[in-house]
Amino acid sequence: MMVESASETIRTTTSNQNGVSNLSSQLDGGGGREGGSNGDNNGEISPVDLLHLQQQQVCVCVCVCVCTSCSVVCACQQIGNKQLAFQQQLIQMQQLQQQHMINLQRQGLVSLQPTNPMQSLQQAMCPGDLQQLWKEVSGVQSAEEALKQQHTGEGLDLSTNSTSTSFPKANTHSSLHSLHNGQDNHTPKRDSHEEHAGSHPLYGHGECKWPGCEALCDDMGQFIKHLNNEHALDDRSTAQCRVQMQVVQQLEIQLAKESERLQAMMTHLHMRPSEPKPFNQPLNLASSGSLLKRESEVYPEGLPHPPTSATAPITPLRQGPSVISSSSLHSHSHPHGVGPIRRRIADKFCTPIASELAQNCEFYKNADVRPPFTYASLIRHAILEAPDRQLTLNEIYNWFTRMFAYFRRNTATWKNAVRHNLSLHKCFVRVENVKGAVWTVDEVEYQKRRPPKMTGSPTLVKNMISGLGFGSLNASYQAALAESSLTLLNSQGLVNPSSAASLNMLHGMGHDDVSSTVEQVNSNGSCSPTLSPQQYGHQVHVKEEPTEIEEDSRSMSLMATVTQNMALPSDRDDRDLDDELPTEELE
DNA sequence: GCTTTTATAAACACGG
DNA sequence: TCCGTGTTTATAAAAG
Repeated sequence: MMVESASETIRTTTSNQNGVSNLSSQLDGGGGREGGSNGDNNGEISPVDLLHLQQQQVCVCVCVCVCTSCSVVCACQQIGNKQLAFQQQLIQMQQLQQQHMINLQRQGLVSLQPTNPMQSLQQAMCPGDLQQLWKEVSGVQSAEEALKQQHTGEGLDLSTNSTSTSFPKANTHSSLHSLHNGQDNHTPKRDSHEEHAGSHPLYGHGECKWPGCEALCDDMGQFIKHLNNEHALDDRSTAQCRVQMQVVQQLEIQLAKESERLQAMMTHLHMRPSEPKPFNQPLNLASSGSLLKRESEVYPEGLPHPPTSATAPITPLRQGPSVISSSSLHSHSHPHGVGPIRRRIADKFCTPIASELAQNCEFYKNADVRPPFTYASLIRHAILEAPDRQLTLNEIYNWFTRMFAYFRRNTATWKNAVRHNLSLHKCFVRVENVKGAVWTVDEVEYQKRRPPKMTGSPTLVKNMISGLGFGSLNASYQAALAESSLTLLNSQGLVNPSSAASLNMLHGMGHDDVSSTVEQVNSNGSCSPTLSPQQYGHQVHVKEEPTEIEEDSRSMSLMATVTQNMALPSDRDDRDLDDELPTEELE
C-alpha cells in the first residue's frame, strides 16, 4: 500500500497593527511564555504555542506533514528578532513545504488515513485547516501565494474555539463554501446562477465546489462534464473524499465539544432537573438583578413567595436580544419582597414570542425561569397556539404550566394575573360557545395596544399605529398590509395567510406581530380580525365594551365596534364599518 | 415629573 | 359554603 501523505500548512496570520515586527520582542527567547514549548520540542509547535502565538498577534507559519512515512515538520520555532529573518524563515519553510509537496505528487497522491498524525493535529486544526489541506494536496496554492497571503493578513485564525474561527477568504472560498460557510450556503438566498443551474451540492456560484477545485463552469452540463473528467473515481478523488470525511468528523467532534460545553453551562446554571432544588427558586430573566440582593433570603415553606425571587440570572439559548439588560440587572426589589416583573425583555425588544418559545421550548419547560414576556403576550400566544384559537381559562392555565416550569408554582399569583390580564386588556375577548366560555384574541386590539416595531414598510407601520384607531381598518392600512406583509408572506410561500398553518409557520418564522397582523387580511382583501369572536358562529359576546361611545374611538376594538354597531345602528362610524365588514360577521 | 405599561395583590360579584 | 371565574381597584415600578 502506498504511503498516504499530505502536507498540512497551518498559517496563523494576523492583520494586526503590530505586524511581524512585534514578533521578535514577543517571541525572542520565548522563555517567558507560559507553556511555551517550541524551544525544545524537536521542531514541533504545539497547539498551545499556536494559540499563544495567535493571541500574541504573531504571524507564524507552521508546515506540518501529516504523512505517515515522513516526519517533515517545518515550523518557525526559531523566529529571529528581525522581520527579515522571519520572512526568510518563512520562505525557507515554504520552499521546504513545496518541495515536499512535489515529492508527494511524484509519489502519487493516495488517500489519507485518519492516522495518528492527523488526529494529533485535530487539536490544532480547525475544519478550515483541513480545507486548507486541500490546497496543499491539490497543489493549487503555491508557496508564493501562501507567503503573499500571509502578509496580506489573510489566513487561518487558529483558535481553539471554533466559534471564533475564521477561514481564509481568498484561496479557500470555494472549497470552504460548501461546508463551512453555512451562512452563505445554507441560507435560502442563492444567486441566480445557482438557482438556474439546478441543485448539485458540488456546484454553485458558477464554479465547481469540489474541495480544492475552483473550476468555472458556465452551466450544469459543463459542470457535469468537468466533474466526470476531473473528479473521476481515482486515488486522488478518493483521497480528497477521505479528507472530506475528516472534515465532517472534525465538525462532529467540534459539535460534540460544544454540546458538552452547553450541557455544562446548563448544569452550572441550575438546570439539572434531577437535582433537588432546596427552595426551587425561579430564575427571572427580567429582574434577576434584584435577586442578587436577596438571594440569601429564604421564604418560609408553605408560604407563597414572590415568583420574581430568582437567585441568578439565566438566559435561554438564543441569539436574539432576549438577554438580561443592564437595566434589568439593576432593577430594584420590591419593598415588600414582591418585585413585580417589569416589562418583559423580549417584549421590550420586540422579540417574537413564537420564535423565542420555539427556540427555547425545552428550556422554559425545564428551567424555573420566568419567561421574558408579558402575561398578555403569553396569553395571546397560548390562544393562538390553540387549534381553533380559543381557550378556556383553565386551558390557558394548563398551557402556562405545561410550557413553563416557572408557572408550576405560585399558582394563585400568576393565575390571578392571567385573569386580570384577560379582563383588563381589550384584546382578549371572552366569548361563549357550546363549550362554554372561551377566550380569544382580537388582534387589532392587540396591535393597537402595542404597536409593532416591525421592520417593513413604513406605511404599514404608520398605518398600524395610526390607521387602526378608527374602529375599522382603513384603506391605507389594507393597502399597506397587502403591499408589505402579505407580499412578504407570499414570497415565503404562505399562500393562505389566514390559515392556522400559516399562522404557525409565521410564528416559526419569528414574525409574531407581523403574522398576526397579516392574518387579518383575508383572501378577498378585506380586513377582519381573524381572531375576533365573529368567527365563531355560535358564540355570543359576554364581554362588552361600555355601551356609551368612548371619547376616543380608537380604543374601540373592531369586535366591540361591531357589537356597538348592532346596538347603535345610527352611528356613522359604525355604518362605515358595517360597509366594510362582511355581512356574516354581523349575524 | 408625567404618562403609560405592567405586575401584583386584593376585594368583590356571580354561578355551579 | 366553597370554588372557579371574571371584574375592578389600588399600588408600585420601569420605561419613555
